[in-house]
Amino acid sequence: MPELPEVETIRRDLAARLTGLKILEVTRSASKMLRKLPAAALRSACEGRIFERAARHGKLLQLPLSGGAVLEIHLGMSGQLLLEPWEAPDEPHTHVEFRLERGLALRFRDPRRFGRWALVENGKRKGQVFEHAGVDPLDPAFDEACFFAIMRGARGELKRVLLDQSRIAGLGNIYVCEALHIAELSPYRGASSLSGSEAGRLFEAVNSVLTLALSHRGTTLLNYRDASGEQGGFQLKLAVYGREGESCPRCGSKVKRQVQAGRSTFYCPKCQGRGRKM
DNA sequence: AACTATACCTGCAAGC
DNA sequence: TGCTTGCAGGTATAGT
Repeated sequence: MPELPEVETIRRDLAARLTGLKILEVTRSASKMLRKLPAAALRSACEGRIFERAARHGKLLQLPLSGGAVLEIHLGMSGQLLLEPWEAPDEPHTHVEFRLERGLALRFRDPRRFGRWALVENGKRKGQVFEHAGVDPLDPAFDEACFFAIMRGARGELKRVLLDQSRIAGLGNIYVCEALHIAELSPYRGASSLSGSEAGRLFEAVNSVLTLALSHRGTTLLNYRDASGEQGGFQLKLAVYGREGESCPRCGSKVKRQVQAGRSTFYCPKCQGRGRKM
């Protein structure tokens, strides 16, 4: 599932390989994926335009085009944004396809169809409205003081506060579970109950897990691929996520899975014991 | 107001 | 074997 490290990996790929390329033709644009973004609007905004750069905020990719329009793409659960030769086999679930210069095509595949596209033109957004107002962890503004202030001001359990995209944009279930394990904090601890040193530990854990995952080009559990179709490597380093019943790499206790706020939380009850609910 | 449940989707895996 | 069932999860929205 694409979270910050996966989306950032794709962004870097696209920044290197897509920038400067002209869109010749929009050859596919499934209305199911585009929602309130009419296919005709996408076509007229994109055809003949050039990809100027690749940006990202949280899990949202932003692709500014010449002329001022910006494409916004959220990969959802299983979205892939692939830059491949025009002749590459037409895999199932390819919902959007741009034919580009140099024999390349930008293709959007998404089996589960949770991905969303939007187009921002003249300050108006057509398509899905994304709520990614939180600070991006790779932004220099995201420092320890900023993190501590967010935790202090948040009601609720650590797990759900860290997942809240309106506070911090980019963390998903995998990296939140991993960061809490690194910091040896219970997912059930109240965010505002953290001491300064605990918040500092968690801040470092969030940064280190994101940096390490990024260096492995993300985590591939099932669907994630980079813009070249390659898998990530960080799944081999996961300590708790998806490892229910296996032993904690730090203390050897059995990793536990519990449903919290509607989704699976993986944690080590021994290392991360303090703070309710075992 | 703030928390919870559900809808959206498909592929996969487990169970019968 | 082949079917059914349940589960995975990011986010918006409906419900409590």
